[in-house]
Amino acid sequence: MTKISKTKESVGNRLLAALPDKEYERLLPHIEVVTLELGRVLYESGGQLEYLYFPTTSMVALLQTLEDGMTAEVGLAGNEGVVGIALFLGGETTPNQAIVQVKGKAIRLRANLIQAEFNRGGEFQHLLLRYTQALITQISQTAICNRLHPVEQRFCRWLLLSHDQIKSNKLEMSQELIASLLGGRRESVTVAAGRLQDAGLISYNRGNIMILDRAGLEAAACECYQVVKTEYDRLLGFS
Amino acid sequence: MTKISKTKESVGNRLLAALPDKEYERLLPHIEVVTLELGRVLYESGGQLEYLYFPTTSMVALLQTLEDGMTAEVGLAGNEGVVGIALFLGGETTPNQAIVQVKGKAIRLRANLIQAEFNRGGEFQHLLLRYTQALITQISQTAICNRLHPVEQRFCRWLLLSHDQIKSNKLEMSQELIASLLGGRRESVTVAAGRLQDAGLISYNRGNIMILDRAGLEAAACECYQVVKTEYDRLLGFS
DNA sequence: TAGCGTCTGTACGGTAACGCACATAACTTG
DNA sequence: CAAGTTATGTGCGTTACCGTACAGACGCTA
Repeated sequence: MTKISKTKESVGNRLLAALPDKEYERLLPHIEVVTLELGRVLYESGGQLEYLYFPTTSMVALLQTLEDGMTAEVGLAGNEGVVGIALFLGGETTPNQAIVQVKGKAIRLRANLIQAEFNRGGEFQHLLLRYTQALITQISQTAICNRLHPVEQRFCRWLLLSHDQIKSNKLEMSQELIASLLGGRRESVTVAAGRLQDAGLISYNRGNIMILDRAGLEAAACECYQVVKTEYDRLLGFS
Repeated sequence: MTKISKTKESVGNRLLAALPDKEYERLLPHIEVVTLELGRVLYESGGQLEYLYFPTTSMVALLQTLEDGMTAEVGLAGNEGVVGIALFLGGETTPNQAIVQVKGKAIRLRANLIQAEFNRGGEFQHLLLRYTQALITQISQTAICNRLHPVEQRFCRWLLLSHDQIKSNKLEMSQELIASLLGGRRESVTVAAGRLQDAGLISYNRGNIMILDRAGLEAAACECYQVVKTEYDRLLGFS
């Protein structure tokens, strides 16, 4: 028991960590720890979902794509999230895609196991459904934010959300990539990043972002960050 | 039996209509038909949800609001949807609001009843979860659309989605209101509406929109409409 | 029918972001 | 070290949309 409890605390994904011991024990034998390389596609638009992923040190972006190839991130999942909710919502697939943006570890569980456990209707189900609601809030806020807020504020919001999902001040991410997540041009990100660097909030060097002043970033971000964070905390009980 | 089946076919909400007879019978005694007046708030940001609403001839917008009062619609629900998903997702409340945009009828069911029926894990649960996934697609597509598509195309997309939810060519809706749903200025809508009218796609007169050429609207809209419609059809089995 | 409120049309300067082009800088590989 | 690739910086004309202002048009009510 102690062993299991210890393992549980060290899994690194806060959703799994919030499970009651009994349910966690049931999953434990089936848990698989995988390393997710940068750029790996966890699922494609219209493709079959084989696993549910609980990122621990990795971070995954949920991307919406247009016919002309333009993309925008609608949600992101790290150690406070889970990837592949269509598995238990029953749609089998979705028209978006999930791509690894920060390499690292994740715990994964097979689709059929997830469905069986979900249908038991216990805390596992409740947790995943509350997460789904939190994600809906994130996507909704992204929708209005994309419409009404300038790049620089959206960039700050994104930095903060990412920072929450990978507990690290260092982020490896080119401006080109960030632009595709924010749904804008690389040059716009360059300018925004330059201003944030001048203000001493971040430092930037060939794909290495360092968060220097988190409080400053929060002040520079739009309200959208707090809305999403508050809802995650409320629904998932993160302190 | 025949009576029930007949009632079922005439309920007017396609989600309820898709329920197996047995589950529908269980709900039938608790069904309440209400008239939703224009502007009525079904739930407020942070407020308690007492009912789950299945619109039949009415249409409800899911609105995201910013501190400065700016708003944007992230999703809409009519006869192909349901309002109040936080009830069964377990969050009890949500940070957005639901406002009646087209007056009409809706069927509603009490919160505790919904939760009990949902926890039985039958087709009712599956249907609501698949609807949730369809809604997520709608919100996600709204997010990227808000970012990358011009007002006129977004306006067309919105007209088409609304048209699907209320089977009527007539829409009562001021340009001011539409602007607040699209997250833009009233004047931008005026110009866009003028162009669509000149093109013969719609006619417009003091809050009365008439859809004249649906095929033309689909051609003028961005791809986002089709993405959402296809996913609704796939997940909810609408032909 | 006069008056008032609501809805719509139009115009104009300002701004954020786009598309494009090109220059520089830093790692990477031969 | 040279050459090539990737990442970043910067400028410039164009566009979509904003904020504001104002005028006309319609409909309701007194």
